[in-house]
Amino acid sequence: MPELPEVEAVIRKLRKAATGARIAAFQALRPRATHPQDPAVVEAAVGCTIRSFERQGKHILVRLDKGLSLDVHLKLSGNLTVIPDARLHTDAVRALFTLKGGSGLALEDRRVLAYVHLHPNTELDNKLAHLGIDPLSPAFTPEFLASAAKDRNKPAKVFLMDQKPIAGLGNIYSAEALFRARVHPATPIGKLRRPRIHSLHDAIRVVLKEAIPAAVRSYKHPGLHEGMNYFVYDREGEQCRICRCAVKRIEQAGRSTYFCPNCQKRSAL
DNA sequence: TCGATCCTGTAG
DNA sequence: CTACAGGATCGA
Repeated sequence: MPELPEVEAVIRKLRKAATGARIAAFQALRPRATHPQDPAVVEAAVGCTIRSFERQGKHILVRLDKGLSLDVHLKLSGNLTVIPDARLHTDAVRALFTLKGGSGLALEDRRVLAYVHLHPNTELDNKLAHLGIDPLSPAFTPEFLASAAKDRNKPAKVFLMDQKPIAGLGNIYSAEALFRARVHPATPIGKLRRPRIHSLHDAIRVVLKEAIPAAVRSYKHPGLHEGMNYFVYDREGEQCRICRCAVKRIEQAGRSTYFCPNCQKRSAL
């Protein structure tokens, strides 16, 4: 579920449901959920009030008072939601903040890869210092992309998934953005010429912006996800929606990459 | 830069 | 049963 658009959808929902709430209790139902922090560290959030929710890349920052913040990362399968009664949580809830009034802020993840940490704000800044800029922020310009890409030999797909230059793209939207820009995923990012850099910049923004409302919808109606209509992701062997050529899958940095060999040619720089 | 690792679920 | 999964880190 969680790349930038899904994390954004989660946060928008949390803002309405939990801003201003007071944390009354904390339980690490699975201690792994706070690892490597001791659950007792996170428990220090008890007594704090939730001021706001922010997103930095794929991280959810829950701003508390007293100079503290929670850092929640959903990883592959996590979710963070407000539940009406903290006593009635599902068995996939790994960490739970009971809020004043009895509702709960629940970190859910069957795989137990997602985590929640508590940090003083200054410490959190250091922890997240390596994250690149947000692709939806005004700072993400074609010029920024050009300079970040300059002289780099990384395959375009691997570059987009690296959180250091740009924070928020994952396996799905990296592939979708490259398709939209007609860039072959193995192209060394530094070899792209200006017009192509512009296309890619635009493609990244369009793909992410389109995905946010879709993520919000699939949230409101769980169960009937109309099916994300990806162009290439997870469509190996199926017809490209543009040219009907078979979508291919290759492996890059240990992850699957999907692309259309006809629409995304290595020679297109 | 690669492979293993953290876990569990699901598809083939 | 094995392979693989929307992420990220770590040591070899």
